[in-house]
Formats: sequence, structure tokens, C-alpha cells
Amino acid sequence: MTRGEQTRQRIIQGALRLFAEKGVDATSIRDIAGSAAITEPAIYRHFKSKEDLVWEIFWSGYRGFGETLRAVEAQGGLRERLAAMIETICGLFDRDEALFRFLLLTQHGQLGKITEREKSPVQVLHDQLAAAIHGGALPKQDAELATSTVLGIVLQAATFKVYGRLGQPLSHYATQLSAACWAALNASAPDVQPARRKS
Amino acid sequence: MTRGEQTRQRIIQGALRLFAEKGVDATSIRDIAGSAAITEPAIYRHFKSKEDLVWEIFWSGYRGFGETLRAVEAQGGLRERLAAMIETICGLFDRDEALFRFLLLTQHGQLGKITEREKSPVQVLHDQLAAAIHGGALPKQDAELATSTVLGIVLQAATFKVYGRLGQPLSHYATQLSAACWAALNASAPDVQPARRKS
Amino acid sequence: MTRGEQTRQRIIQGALRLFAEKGVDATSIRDIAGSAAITEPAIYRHFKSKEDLVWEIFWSGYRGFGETLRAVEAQGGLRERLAAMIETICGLFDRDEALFRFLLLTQHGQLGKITEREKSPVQVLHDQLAAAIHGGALPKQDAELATSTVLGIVLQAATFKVYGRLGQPLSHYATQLSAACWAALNASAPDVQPARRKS
Amino acid sequence: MTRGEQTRQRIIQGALRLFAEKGVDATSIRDIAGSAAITEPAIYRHFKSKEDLVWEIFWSGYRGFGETLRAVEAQGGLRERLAAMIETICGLFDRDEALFRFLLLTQHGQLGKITEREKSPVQVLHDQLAAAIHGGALPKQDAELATSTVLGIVLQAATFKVYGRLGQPLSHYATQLSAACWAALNASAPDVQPARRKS
DNA sequence: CATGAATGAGTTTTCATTCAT
DNA sequence: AATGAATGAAAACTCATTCAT
Repeated sequence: MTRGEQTRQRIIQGALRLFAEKGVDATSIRDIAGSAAITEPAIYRHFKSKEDLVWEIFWSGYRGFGETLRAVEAQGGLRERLAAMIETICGLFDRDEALFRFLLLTQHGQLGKITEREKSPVQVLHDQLAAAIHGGALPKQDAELATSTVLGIVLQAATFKVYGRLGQPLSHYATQLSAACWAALNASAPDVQPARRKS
Repeated sequence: MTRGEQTRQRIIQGALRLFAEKGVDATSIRDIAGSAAITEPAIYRHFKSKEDLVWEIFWSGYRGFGETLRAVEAQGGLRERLAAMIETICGLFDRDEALFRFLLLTQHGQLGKITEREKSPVQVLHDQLAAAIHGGALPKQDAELATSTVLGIVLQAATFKVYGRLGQPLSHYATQLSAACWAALNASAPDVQPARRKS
Repeated sequence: MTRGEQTRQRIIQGALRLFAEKGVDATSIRDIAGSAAITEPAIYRHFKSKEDLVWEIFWSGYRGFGETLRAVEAQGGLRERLAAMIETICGLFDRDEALFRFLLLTQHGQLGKITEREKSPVQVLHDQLAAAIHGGALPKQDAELATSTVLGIVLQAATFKVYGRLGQPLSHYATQLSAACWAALNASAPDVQPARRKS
Repeated sequence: MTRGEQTRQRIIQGALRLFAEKGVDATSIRDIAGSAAITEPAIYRHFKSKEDLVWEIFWSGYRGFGETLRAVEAQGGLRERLAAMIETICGLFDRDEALFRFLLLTQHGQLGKITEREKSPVQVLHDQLAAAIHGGALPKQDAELATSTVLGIVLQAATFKVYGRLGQPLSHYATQLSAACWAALNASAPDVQPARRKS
């Protein structure tokens, strides 16, 4: 690894930590330079702009996440694949919480820039579920809503973990999360009237 | 409503829209002043600082949200109350998407400032679920995780809606969402081995 | 004159002096702020950007110059009008050498931005000469070249004055300049072979 | 020509083009390096500093210009020599417009550095005219003003050419320019009252 | 002879905020 | 209740230049 590449990595790691802590906008180039023990202009030898730096970190994480998800063994039933995916996600979270937090925080600003739809983790999940619904492995339902549900169950747990509402590493909850997802995906058609609001 | 109060409302509405669109940090006092058709210093007659403005909008929305949730008729079984809550949340989203987006986006920065734990919407939900688990209306499980699951299912749907992945108003999906939540909360203990990852 | 307008004038005067001395690029906003005894950001209350400031000074001077030229009494023969114009130009130079120098230095960067052709001093001169040529008051010749010649004679004298090659105020040379211009405009067709170069 | 010398020439040519286009201050070392297809520090192997590079290009052009002018055959009458000089200048312009533009633009900043007065093109012209005035070949007049007039007529034509106000190569206008110069130099004493300005 | 990496000083510009009116 | 003018601090970024290799 060249000296330049080392510096680049230090910038990325420092930036990632700061972004996860304070958010992108609240992190200045000066902060990042400090965290990588270089001067501010040195950053511009490695990244064209702050925006570029953010995007590079975001996309490499997001795409890497999607690729890891896609690499989950395709054999076994959907139930098993789902469990594997969720376990994978939990593992990624536990291994690099800063990256995860950054992705969660930053998605709103960056999602619009993605053109390559196929490599996004959301899309990987969606395609699996859509295929299962189409193939009869899951009850007929809106594939987008199904994706949202699984994603929500897992990501909200990650968020709770970040805020300290969950005490164990996320992986500890993986089986419970996948059971919850599986149940939600197989929920029978609703037959209940919601209670009325007061007043 | 006095003239001052009218201005104050214009500031809040303008700020809310901008915050939801671009985020708090990317919105300047100048932007807000422009959106309320006043000058920048005039804002300081109504709010002590930008931080104060953000907090005031956040907290009134967050608390109002919690109160609305708590106002859901306490009678009826948990299933019905849950359905009512979810329908309420979906309704709030559809009625004021900007506020909802703002709350979602901003929670990370503001949640730490909340001292009054009991009024938060998360807490309302948590308390209901914890009581149900304790009372046997739901299987034994971690109440925090249960809260996370319900919250995740609903909020992720809202997020999907924001990104245009769901076509209908959120209320349209309310019954499906509460069915999914109910199923997830009643998921039987897991008995499946996840598939192994490739390589 | 309001306080703001006073500041604006101080900025313009300071900037003009610095621009004439060192050129636009070599003059920083900090320099200008210093010369107007205010802080740097205060400039931005009066001008949108440095570019805007430069343009505003340039165009108001350039246009004012054109207007003054156009205001020269239209009666009298061309000879008299030309003399009056040249005297006017010399007077303007002597009255505000910094402005003149700035216009001379800066034209290369700004001339392209001019849309309103009619108010430019060059155009005023051109139109007069073109009319005279067309009307027979001057021998048939390229009007652009005629304009260039008159302009060159006068502006180069101004340049020489700036560099200290001419000792008197420019006005002192006005009659000589206009005699030279008149002669040049009436030059008979050339009948001379240029000498050959050595080697 | 060694490789080093080739690089040096590429730097000079690239810099010259950029300087003529955007001006010296607006051209960065990075721009120049790019235009010569080398890296920035490589420039410092050939020139001590940016200032040095500018000066070297300026002075070699300016001096070469003076020398070329001085090389014009000394025999023949003044009229012929003047015509030859002007034709030479026009030729130089047409052959290397970038150099000419650069000299015109940059003179203001560099002229002060010239110590060797005698080789400058302005001085060559001045000396010829001064001798002619002194020897009676031209009417008595201020030699500086005479120099200014000839210079102005020619250089303004070059400027008009640069701005596209003249359509032909400059050489095409050479005879007309020298006729104009000759006439201007022989202008009889003025005997006209300038018209009065309006109001 | 040339490069990759870095730097100190500086650039223009924006920010949240204050003050006199 | 609101404005015009101003400010201190900081933002992102560029510049000419140097140094080790």
C-alpha cells in the first residue's frame, strides 16, 4: 500500500467516524483533516470535493452492503435465505457500526444519486421477495411493502441499538428478527376493525 | 391571532418545509426568512436562536404526535388498539408529510435533548406493548425489540412512501401494516437454520 | 445619502483605486474591505460577488463615458465635433485617472458582457465616423479602421500619460491629438513602397 | 534539442496561450502544467517561479519584437521606414497573435522591470521619430506624442482585430495604417475651436 | 528529468447573530 | 414588530511552492 493510499484510508476512516457521530454537514473538512493528521488541502489530492468524499464513502459502503447480501448462498428455501440475510446484516452492523450509522443517516441525501439500481441492498431484498411472491413461496402481496417491512424490522432494531435501547450486539437478536419478518410476510389478510380514537 | 403570532406561524411553516426538503443544517436563517417573507433579524424576535427554532418545531411535533397516539381509545383489545395507532400514524403522515419527514430526519440530533420520556411516541408504544407482554396478551419477548419491530414496519413504510416506492397514501396500507405488526409480535420461536454465505 | 449608500460609495472608490493600481485579480476582497474601512462580509451586502462589483464599476464608468461622449453638442462640422469629443475624453481622463486606467485595464475581461451596444463610447465614435464617411464628409474608408485610429491616438496618449512619458495633463495635448486624428482620417491613398527588412 | 528543452518550449507555448486567453493571474501553474502535459513541480525545473516564467516569456517577446523592428532596413526615407515597421508589426501580430496579445495585456505589469531601455520596441520607434523631427524630416512636435500616435494607431488596430471588429489579417490594413500615421505625423498646427458640450 | 504527496498562506463566500434605528 | 447595516467566525477550496523519491 503506497503512502498515498494509506492517507486516503485514514481520511476515509476519520471522515466516517465523524460523519456517523455528527452528520455530514456538521463535519468540516478541517475536522476530517485533523482526524487524519494531515492539513486540509491534502484532502483534495485524494478527493475532488467534500461532496465527492461523502459520495465515495457512501456508495462503496452501500454497494458493498448490496454485494455482500447478494453473496448469501442462494440454495435453501426463502426462509433460510432470509435468515441468512438478516444475520449478515446484523453481522455487518456489529462489525462496523459507524459505517452503518453513516449509511442510515446519509441515505436521504445520496439515494437520489444512485443509478445502478441492481447493487443496492434494498433492491437485492426486493428481488428475492418479489420472486418468492410471484413463485407462490409467499402469499400474494405488494412486493414493495413486503420489502419495506423486512427492512424496517431490521433497520429499526439497528437504530434502537445505536440509541442504546437494545443491550446486546445486534447479531444476538438476529433469529428473533428473522422470525418476526417471516411472520409478517406470512400475515393473513386483516380481519380486524381498529379501535376508534377518543373525542 | 396577533400579527406577531401570524409571523411566527409563517416562520414555522416555512422552516418546516425547508427542513424537510434539505435538512436542518443545509437550511440557513436567510432561507427561512425568505420563505416567511421577512428579514433575518425578525426571526430572532420569535426564536432565541436557530437551535431554539429547530427544537421548538421538533418538540411540539414530537410531543403532539405522542399525545395523539396516547389519545387512541384505550378500550378494545391490543389488536384493535395497535390497528388504531397505526392508522393514526399513517393519517398523521398523510396530513403533514413535511412534519413527519422532519421528525424522522431530525430525531438523531434532537432525541438526546428529551428529558420527559413519557410523552414520546416511542414510549407510548413501548408502554402498551410492555403491558401486553406482561399481561400475557402477547408472547413473552423483549419489549424493546417488540417496539422496534412495530415502529420499523410503520416508519419504513413512511420512508418508502417518501421515496416514491409506494404509490398510495400511507393510510391505504394501514390495515396491511397492522396485520404485519400483529403477526410479527406473535411470531413463534424460531426453529430455522440460516443458509450459509458463499465462500 | 443613507449610511448604506455612503458605504457603497466608499467600497467603489477604494476598489477603483486598487483595481487601477494592481489590477482586479491582484486585488482581494480583503484589500477592498480594508480600503473602505469595513469588514469583508459587509461588502456582500452591497455587491453580490466580486465579479458583480467589478462589473458594476466597469459598466457604470463605461456607460457614463459613452453618455458623456454622446452629449457632445451635435452642431458644428465633424471636425469640431471630433475636437470636442477628444477634449471631453482628455478631460475625463484628467478628472479621474483611476477610472480611466481601470477601464483600459479591465476592458478585456468585461467587454464581452456588454449587450447594450449603443451606449459604449466606441460605438458613439463609430457611429459618428460611419455617418461622416457615408455622407461624404470624410473620404471613403473602412469605418471600423477609422474608429480604431482615432481611439488609438487618444487612448495611447492616455497610456503614455499613465506611464509618465507625457508630462502635462492630457487636456494639454487635446488639440494636437485632434489635429492628428483629423489628418489620419483624411489621409490620401497610400503611394509608397515600404523599405525592405535587413538579411 | 534536448528533452528538457522540448519540455521548456511546451511550457512556454502552453503558458503563452493561456496567458493570452485568460490573463496571467487567472492562469494557475496547474493550468500550465496541464497544457504542457507534465506535473506542476516539473515546471520548477525550468523556471524559478511563476513570476520568472512570465517575465521570461514577456522579455524574450518584447526584446525580440524590438530587435525585429530595429532590423528594418535603415536606408530609404522615413516614410518608407515607417511603412516597413508597421508592416513588420502587422506581420508579427498575424504570425503569433497569442504572443502579441500577451505582450499587450501584460505590459502594464512588466514594463516597470525593464532596465535596458534601448531595446524596447517603443524606444526604437521613438528614436527614429525623434531623429526625424530633429533632422527636419518631420514638422517640429513632441517626439513622445508622435510615438504615442503611431503606436496607438497600430496597436488599437491590433486590439480591434482581437475583438473581431476587423475582418482581415492585420497585414491587410498595413498600408492604410502607415498612411494614417504619416498623415498624423505631418498634421498641420490645429486651427479649429472644438464644439461646446451640451448643458 | 519528473512525479506523488504535502503544505502554509491565501482566496471568495456564507453563516448565525447583534445593534442602532 | 421589523429593518438595514454590520460583524466574528468559519466554511470549502485554490494557489504557488517544496520535498523525498
